[in-house]
Amino acid sequence: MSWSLLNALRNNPDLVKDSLRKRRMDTGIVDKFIELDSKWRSVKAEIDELRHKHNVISREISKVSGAERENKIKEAKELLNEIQKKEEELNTLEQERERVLRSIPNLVHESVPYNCPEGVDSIPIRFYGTPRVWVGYINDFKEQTERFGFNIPYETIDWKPVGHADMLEIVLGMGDTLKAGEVAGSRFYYLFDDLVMLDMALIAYAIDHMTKKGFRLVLPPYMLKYEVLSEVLDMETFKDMVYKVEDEDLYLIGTAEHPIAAYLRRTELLEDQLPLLFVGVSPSFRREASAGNRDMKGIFRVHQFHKVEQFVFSLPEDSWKWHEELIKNAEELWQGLGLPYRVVVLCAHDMGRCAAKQYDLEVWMPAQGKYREMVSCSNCTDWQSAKLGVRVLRKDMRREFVHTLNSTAIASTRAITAILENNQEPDGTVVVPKVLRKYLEIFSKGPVDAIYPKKRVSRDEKGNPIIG
RNA sequence: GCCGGGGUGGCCGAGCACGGUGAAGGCGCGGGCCUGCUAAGUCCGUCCCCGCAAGGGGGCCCGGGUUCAAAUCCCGGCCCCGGCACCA
Repeated sequence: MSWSLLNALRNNPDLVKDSLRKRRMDTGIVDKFIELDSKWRSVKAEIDELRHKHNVISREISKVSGAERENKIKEAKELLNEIQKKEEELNTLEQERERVLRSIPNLVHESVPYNCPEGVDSIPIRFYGTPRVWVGYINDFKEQTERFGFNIPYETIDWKPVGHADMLEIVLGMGDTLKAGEVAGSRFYYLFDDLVMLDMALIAYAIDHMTKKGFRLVLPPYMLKYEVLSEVLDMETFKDMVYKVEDEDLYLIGTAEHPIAAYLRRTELLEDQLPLLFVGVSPSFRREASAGNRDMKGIFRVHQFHKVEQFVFSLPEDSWKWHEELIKNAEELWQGLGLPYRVVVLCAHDMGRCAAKQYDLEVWMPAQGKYREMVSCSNCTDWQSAKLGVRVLRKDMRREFVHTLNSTAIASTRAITAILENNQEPDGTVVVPKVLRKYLEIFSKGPVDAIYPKKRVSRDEKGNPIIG
């Protein structure tokens, strides 16, 4: 059974090198692997040969007796010694080969842009909604639309919206990142009152939408063993993302994607059992180790949040269709929230290592003057499934690795930041998206039409906000 | 918790007391032949790895051990079934 990457490494190494170049990564690893692989194969052949000799002698022993038997036994023992030595060599090689193989990212799909110009990490492919653009950000807005050949209608506003961090902390008074920083560290938060209900309503909304589409709802383990987690993500992401539980072989999940992928670990499926559609709900824990000082204010980039995640195991020939389907599902959800967004296709150099192709959905953030990532949608092809051992037995008895895909549906804290900025009125009132009202009705003290400010917002002559 | 039985290839299932030539056989599935078509029949294939191939190696819940040789014997673990006991 062949894993497309291993196949390419052996039969078409230039394809892998191309792929690495597109990702702006060193291609030396390919030659390194080929060398290790052929070394490993030749040592394995030697060992197999020795073992064969040993097996032959071993069988003969049972048929002879006396001195001849003693001689054969002696001979077998000598072979055994030789085999043991070789096996040590093989083990070392095998581990190194495996380590190198695992560090090679997925092959980049042909439709993925590469050689993107300086500062461009993704290419917009479509826009939705009418963004509110503060006069001071009009040039920035055009830089993110017209530059890519899109002429997007927008609404100009002369008042600058309050950033989501100040909104939750000061204007609404429903968040406290300072106290959280004191007791847990930076990138943590206390959320209060209406915003907690909003968080839950967002999750319920996403669950409702996805289950209606036939995705099976799953609440997965929030921790995984090292071996399992290392099969679903690459080592770089592991180091940057994952928290370890002390004294246990357990790691906190960064997304429901990981335990859902692992659900079918070492499983063989029949062709007609696919596709398998899951929608997972779980907290996500992320160290954000390489994020530096980016997005330190507020709750845009945090160590913990709630997320509803789409996950698909598909037949290899259907995965590109499902990739489009997943981003479409996410778009429906964000359209429902009434937030203006764009879908971008990531340039090869900016994609995750598991992904062959990746879309992001980015919502316009009026206070930042930027489109910011809310959803990430990847086709991992057979990269995860080969490591996990999730296979399909075809009608003609061939075995193949399935394809896996994942996409955010809604991540709670990011959605809240988007709502706080986009649904903000000049006085600091936040209008609740209509589609969420149904999911807020279950709370007797929940917000109905809007969340009202504790401190009113006014503006200076340039339109900059003055709080209080 | 105690006693007994058990975990074998997609499924069923033999082998295990007495370690030794290919893990038997069946079902299902795929393919060839046959046939007017279907069925039946028949042959081949149907865990993983190396090899263009011939062929070879490894695999019998997991991890150790004994042995020239382990599905089979020994030690440790996990899980399942039955009986008994106990009980929110």
